Amino acid sequence: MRILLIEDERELAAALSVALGKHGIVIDHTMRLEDAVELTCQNVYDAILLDRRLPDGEGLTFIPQLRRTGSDTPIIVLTARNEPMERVEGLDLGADDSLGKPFLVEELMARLRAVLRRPATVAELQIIVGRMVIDPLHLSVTVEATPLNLSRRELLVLAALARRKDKTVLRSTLEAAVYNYEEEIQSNALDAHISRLRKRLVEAGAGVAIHNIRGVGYLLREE
Amino acid sequence: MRILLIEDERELAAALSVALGKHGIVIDHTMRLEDAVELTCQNVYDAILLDRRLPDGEGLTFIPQLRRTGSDTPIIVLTARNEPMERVEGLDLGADDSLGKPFLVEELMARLRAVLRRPATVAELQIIVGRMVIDPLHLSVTVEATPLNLSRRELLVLAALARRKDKTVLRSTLEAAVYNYEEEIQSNALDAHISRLRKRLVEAGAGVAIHNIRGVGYLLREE
DNA sequence: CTCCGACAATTGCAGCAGCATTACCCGATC
DNA sequence: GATCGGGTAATGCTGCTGCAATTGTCGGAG
Repeated sequence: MRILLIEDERELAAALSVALGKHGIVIDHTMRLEDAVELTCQNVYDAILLDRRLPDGEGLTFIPQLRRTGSDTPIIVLTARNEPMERVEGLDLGADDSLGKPFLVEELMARLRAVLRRPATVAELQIIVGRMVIDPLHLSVTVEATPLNLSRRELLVLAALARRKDKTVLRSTLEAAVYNYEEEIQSNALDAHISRLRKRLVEAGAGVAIHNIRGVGYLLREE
Repeated sequence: MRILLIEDERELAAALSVALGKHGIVIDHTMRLEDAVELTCQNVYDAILLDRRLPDGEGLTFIPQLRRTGSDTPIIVLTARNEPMERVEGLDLGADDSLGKPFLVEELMARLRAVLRRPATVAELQIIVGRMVIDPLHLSVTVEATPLNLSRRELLVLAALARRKDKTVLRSTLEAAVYNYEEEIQSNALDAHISRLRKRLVEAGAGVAIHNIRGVGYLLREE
């Protein structure tokens, strides 16, 4: 197992090198982002440990850089102190996990194991369909970079359809995506949402159309 | 997006339900492990939030239980206080992430997003025959990636035949596949469906043919 | 080979289930 | 109290689907 450590504190790097070495992990260490990019081109790493504060810039900028090369190597971001929001930023940029310093080597190992056993991360940060970009995790939609104002339920319907673009989505699946058990519906509420959603998509020129499959469900296609 | 929350603190559960609800997440909540197992059998969740201390036992026991059913639904363990070793135990039992209480909803959301970014689970089982791909779960058929518009009954007939490709399917078997007990038919409705189905299959160039076995039933073959 | 009966294929038609749309109103939120 | 989201219900419409009449096909008996 080979890991890339991007970290400017020499002592921490040395300590990790020893500690992880005992677990049979080989560490390549660099202190500079610039070198990190090159190293990832030349080697295949099983995971990357990334510090945020680095001499030549903010560590997080490395994440999109790496992802753009098509790599899906797991990244664990190391953040200073126990700052939740720092961790949030890393995760939302495409990191797979985030850990505040100081940390137990035990926990780092456990997080490494967790991250390594999951199938390669294919970032579904956005769904692009027609002229729209849907971010289902942040519940936002833009058409040609201008935000589209949808209500929460409309957005849930849209996201559920867009995830299965060009494929049928069962009516029951849509209902489950929008409603939980407590909020059972007894009317055509879903139909109403579809209708309103269609209207807005047309107004916005979203470049998609929602088709109905009678007796089955719905389907979203580009037009 | 649908999530199962296994947690015995009512207040936390209620708060999360509201907070995540605003992010468009539907929460099913239970306080007992026993119920959790049943719920996961009946529903497909995008993720599971699991508390460790539960009235009917240690939450972590749920993880192997779930995994044994073949499910790979992401699990995030919520641990009491900020105890690194508690988090380690959860991760090593197969959880995907672990978060100490108390936590910011923001961080939980970010970790959810990170965990959900993984490729869509469950390889859908499909029937491939001729140039067609039939997805009986979603009631859809595609010919060379372009969706084929069949009515519900036509689709049921097709799926029943395709499942037993190259083998005769009794007329009575087909009827059972398309109609339930309440809806008995007294005419050649089935024949009519076969006829219309054949027409559509030819039009679409599906690469299959439905043959009749006189007095017995039908049979689907590639051509 | 021919004829005949039984079974199968096809198609128009009518009824109706399911869908689309709109207006309305309640409740939550600010 | 103004505004927005969203559930409900009424209305009109579409096209699926069961039915039946007609035509076509198979296979055995003579």
